[in-house]
Amino acid sequence: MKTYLASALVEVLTQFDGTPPDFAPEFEKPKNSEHGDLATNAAMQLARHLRRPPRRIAEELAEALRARPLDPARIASVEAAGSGFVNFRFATEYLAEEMRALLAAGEAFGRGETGKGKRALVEYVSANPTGPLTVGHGRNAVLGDTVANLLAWSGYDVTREYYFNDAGRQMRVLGESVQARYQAVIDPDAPRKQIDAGGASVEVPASFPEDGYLGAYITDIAERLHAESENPPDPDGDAAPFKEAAEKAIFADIERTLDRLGIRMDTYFNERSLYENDAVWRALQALRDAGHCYDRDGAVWFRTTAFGKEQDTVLVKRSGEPTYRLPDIAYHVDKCDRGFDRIVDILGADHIATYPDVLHGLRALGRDADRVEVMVHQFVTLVRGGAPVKMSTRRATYVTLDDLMDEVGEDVTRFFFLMRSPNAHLEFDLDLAKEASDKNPVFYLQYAHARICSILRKAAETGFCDEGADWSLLAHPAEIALMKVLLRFPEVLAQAAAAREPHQAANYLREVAVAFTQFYGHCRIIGEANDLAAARMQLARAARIVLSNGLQALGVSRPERM
RNA sequence: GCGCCCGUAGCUCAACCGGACAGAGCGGCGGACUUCUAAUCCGCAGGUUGCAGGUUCGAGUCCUGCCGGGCGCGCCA
Repeated sequence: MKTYLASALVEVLTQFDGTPPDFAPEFEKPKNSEHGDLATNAAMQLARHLRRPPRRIAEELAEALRARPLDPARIASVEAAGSGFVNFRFATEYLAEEMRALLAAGEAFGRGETGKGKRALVEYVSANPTGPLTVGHGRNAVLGDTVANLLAWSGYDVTREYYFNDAGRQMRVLGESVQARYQAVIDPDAPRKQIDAGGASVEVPASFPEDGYLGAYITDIAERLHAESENPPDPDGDAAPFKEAAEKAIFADIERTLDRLGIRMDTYFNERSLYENDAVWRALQALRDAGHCYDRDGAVWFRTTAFGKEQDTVLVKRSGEPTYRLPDIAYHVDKCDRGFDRIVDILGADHIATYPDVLHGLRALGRDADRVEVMVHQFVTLVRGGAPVKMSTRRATYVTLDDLMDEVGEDVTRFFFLMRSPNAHLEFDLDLAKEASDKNPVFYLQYAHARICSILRKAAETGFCDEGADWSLLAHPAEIALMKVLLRFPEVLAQAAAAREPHQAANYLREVAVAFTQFYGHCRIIGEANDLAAARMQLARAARIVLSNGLQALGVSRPERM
């Protein structure tokens, strides 16, 4: 429709002296529906060139378009309005045609082609296996998974990747923590000590690392290792077997948690592999060769001041061990070299400062860093009874993602993480989330879907047939409004995918549910005259398709009964 | 001190590339159930978009400065 109007407008504009030859009119959907279905601000943009008031140009344009004339099956009216807008109103026949196309597309309605033939990699979650996923990981996971979904709806071939490191200091401490608990399981009388945990004093086994992991899951792992292992590890030996057992158990938990959210990763990328295939050292050498590195104080530095940073950055510590930045760069080189057209990283706000180094590293190594996009999301605050829930990783008093899902359910968890713009802090109201009522936006959406299913079931029981319905019978404001909302779906999905902002889709679906529920309230289906009932049922089917496809893209279930 | 994000209705948040009268939900107030799911609907109230300048036909949106909040600024990840 936009291209049709644009060509018509360009054609008309040839009569207007002073129009720039490359002028490309812009169209937008007016916020206020009284202003029509589509509007152009061409008159305002041309005011300078034509040296006439915008309002007058708009009137001349509208008149010229009406004289042309425009296809009456598509455009019902053209009017100048406001300070210089030209407003277009769609013909009902056009709506009907689009609605038939919607129903014909069915489950494919909303699929786009912008990513056709292209491959995208979305990296998310990427929590090291040191403990259960927290609420913070949850936002990352759901955001990443939904961005991946949206890219898939745009036609991309999408790979979902989880990057982790099981070789660092964190994991060593994890192994030692399990080992200490294990020793205490075997010998309950073993000596104990007090350590400080974020201000509170906690009693732990004497061998427990000062910065060890205090969560109860560590003790669980130790106990299970003791109870289930056929050849139990030497309690006083090397910590490695404990680390391995912990990693295995924790990873299994993480996968189970992700599975509850409907998240299945395609690939798990172990940082260690970048050492095994020498990629880390090759990256370092390449950076050296390109003149971006120097040695000082026994460490290897990355000249990040050359990119405008205040300080240079250490890539290899005096100990000979790389900082995480170097493998990060090598990892992104690997991602680039795997030939993806789009590479999206989902990061929490605490990692904002790190990614510029990675991008600079990529450029320094001759890779196209523009293909890499970093989506930073802000933190989550849980609110219960109007007050924030206090969490501390150190004291292990955080709420896990599983706890959250146990309390409010998987669908609510997913949807709440998606409702807000990623770069806004997310306040997760547990009381609202738990409420199974219309106040809860998830239930509101699902209820609309279930309601339509109920109507269709009822109609099917009586053998009612709504095929070949006459769309022109639909003239009620609620019917027209619903149709117009439904037809926006492909554009909304495309926009949400392009911006990597799932909340745009989530907010839109609420609009769909509202429009449907209003239609439902005003227009009966079953019991009306057959031809009207058939047309309305077609409209209800269309609404179900949009709700269903939209919820699917967001990863929320689509119940047929509630 | 420096960098990034945020500041919009009582609360939580929207607002596509700068567009028309800044919109939803919750909460508040007032109505509606012989009905295909009342987990619903209809109506009302509620705003100097943190403050001050600037850019222009037009600014919540862009620029500058300030105020307030979050997150970073490690040879931790």
